[in-house]
Amino acid sequence: MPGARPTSRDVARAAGVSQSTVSLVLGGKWEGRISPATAGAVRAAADRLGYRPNLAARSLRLGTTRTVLLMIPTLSAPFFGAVHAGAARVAAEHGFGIVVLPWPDDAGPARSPFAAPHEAIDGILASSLAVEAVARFPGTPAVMLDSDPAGPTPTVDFDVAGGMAALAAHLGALGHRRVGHVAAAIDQWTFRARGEALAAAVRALPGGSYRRAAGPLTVGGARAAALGLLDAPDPPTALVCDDDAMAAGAYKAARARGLAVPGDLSVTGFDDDQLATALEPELTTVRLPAAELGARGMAALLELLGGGAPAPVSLPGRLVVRGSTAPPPHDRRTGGIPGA
Amino acid sequence: MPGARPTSRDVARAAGVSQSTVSLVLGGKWEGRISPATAGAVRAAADRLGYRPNLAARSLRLGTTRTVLLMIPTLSAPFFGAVHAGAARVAAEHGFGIVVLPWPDDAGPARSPFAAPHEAIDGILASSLAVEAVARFPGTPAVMLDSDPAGPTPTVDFDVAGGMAALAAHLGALGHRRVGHVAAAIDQWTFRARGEALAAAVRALPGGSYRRAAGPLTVGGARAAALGLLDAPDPPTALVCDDDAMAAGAYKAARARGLAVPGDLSVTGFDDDQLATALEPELTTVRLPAAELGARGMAALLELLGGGAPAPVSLPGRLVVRGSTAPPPHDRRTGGIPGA
DNA sequence: CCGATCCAGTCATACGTATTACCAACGGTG
DNA sequence: CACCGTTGGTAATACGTATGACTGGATCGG
Repeated sequence: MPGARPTSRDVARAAGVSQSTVSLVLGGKWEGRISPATAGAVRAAADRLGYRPNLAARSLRLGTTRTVLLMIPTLSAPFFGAVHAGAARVAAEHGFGIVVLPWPDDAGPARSPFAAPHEAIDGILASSLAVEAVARFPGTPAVMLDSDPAGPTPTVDFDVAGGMAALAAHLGALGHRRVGHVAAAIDQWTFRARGEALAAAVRALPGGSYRRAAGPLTVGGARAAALGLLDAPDPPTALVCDDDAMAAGAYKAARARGLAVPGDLSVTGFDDDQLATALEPELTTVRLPAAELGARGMAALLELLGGGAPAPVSLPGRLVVRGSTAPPPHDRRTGGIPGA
Repeated sequence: MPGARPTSRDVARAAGVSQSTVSLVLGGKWEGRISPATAGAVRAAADRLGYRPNLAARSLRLGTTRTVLLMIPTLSAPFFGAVHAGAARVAAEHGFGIVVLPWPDDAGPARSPFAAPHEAIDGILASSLAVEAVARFPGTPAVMLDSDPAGPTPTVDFDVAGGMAALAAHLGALGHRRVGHVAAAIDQWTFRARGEALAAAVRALPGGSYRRAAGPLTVGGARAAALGLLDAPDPPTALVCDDDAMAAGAYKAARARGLAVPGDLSVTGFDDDQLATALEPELTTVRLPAAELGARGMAALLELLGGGAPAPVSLPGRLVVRGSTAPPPHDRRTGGIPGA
């Protein structure tokens, strides 16, 4: 049966050695036990037959899968593609593989007791939006991404507070004082932290006033929240949004009220994803180092699996100034423009 | 060691039966061989101990993983989240699990010979952009999504030709005759088919003229391609884009030339992703049933794994008319409207 | 020239499961 | 009572790998 996948025993037969020798050579632990000549012969035979070790057998023997689960809230944002790439790079360097599990997902987790690739796992790397999902894997080492560093699980975070402070400073320098926050109505650390940091930074501006409206993390949700802020008396001259998609909603609200961005209203986003440059005007936002989040998170998880206690990490974002922010318009309510 | 994971033998001991009995009961093949009372006791013990079968052992024994690989080009588009959800639903119904492998990915595939969860697999479901990647898994049953139905591999496709024809008909009804195609410079069936169908449909319009400019599948690439079309003599009055992101680029090109969308220029997209409603004006596009693509693809793959020969499937898209299309402006060059 | 070392490997085994072949007890039949 | 079919289970085994225990022969020190 030439079609059947070759086993280590087939390689052994082809090389004229025993199966154990094959395993030793291919496992790299042969120095001093197997002669270089034999090792070469084994490798040649393995190559010739196209041998690939049976992962199930290895896992069974070793009791470990060298596989890590990456839980991401959805396959939606390019953001998570970068997180995956960073994590995969580090994982591969250490001989680990990654299984991606979108969560929450429309289909929910496959609860089939039969095939559940996401259960054959040594550790978990979970994005903040999958916090509660980690509870489904009790006893499995986990590292949380962009989550509360005060929690029981090790974390690798973005410095969202720093990012919000940078946005506030940028707006303050342009002259804005009344800042509205278009917030995601999601009760999770990363969003709470954004709100608290922004509020503090805005209030620290001379004469600064902070107001907040929350909605679902969608374009439509943000539009409604932004309208709430714009329609209030004494409306803000700048809207800081928790996310680039929400900024798109803010754009829509501005247009609905006949306000030009950035002439009448400045808008900022967060993340710097594809939308940021697809919009008109292009969005001033904070770029989060997604790939590094994945890489550092995986490094922390590997340390944890090795018995260590990874220190919390906080990755700074970078303010990216584009066309959606400008000085505030002259204040019409107080007749601010001289001579108007 | 209470912390160790219980095995079927532990369950057997707890229930006072043999390991084989546990396996028979939990495998559901006990009718007529094991008394209902014993079966109940086994199930109770398994529950009490929190027994979960060891997947590696099962795979080793059965020679099958009941796991399918889903290859998608990137974790970026919400589109693929829907594909995954659809596929996962069908897979779970049949006791299969899904492993997601982003491909191509910045990190490339994890070539580590040690952990490669994407190698412990029974079949592959591959998006069109991962065509060549499937070649890396010779001998593994595969179904291609949105790919050339004439190829050697079974396919489940979108009726992209129908979608393009619908767009052309819509534009034709509005009065457009000169249509530009902002095409993705990717040599793959789905894009070739889009181009061919659009060209044919436009040319079938009375006086219809089709022109094409290709660029990378990005906002910037589309902007450049669109400018090429707009700057030519006798420019198109409508731009049909291969993708919603490319439509965003067309918007930018229009703005750069001082053209209003849709007053001076109609623009259409393809896919109907998040961008379509984030843009201003909202995009007329073709909605592709992504979840159904995943579901039907998985069904086809399961049929293939079962020894069948799945018939090709073609899923129709749906024209979604929003604010980016309108009748063409009066033709200044020829003064074309009757009576003008 | 003989015992100790070392080299280059091989043998045997265990990981946890699914399944085939087997078996004991029992009730019914002729 | 000898025979047989059925009921309700058990024993044994194989999947492919990694690894600790072991071994035949060569080398070396004394």
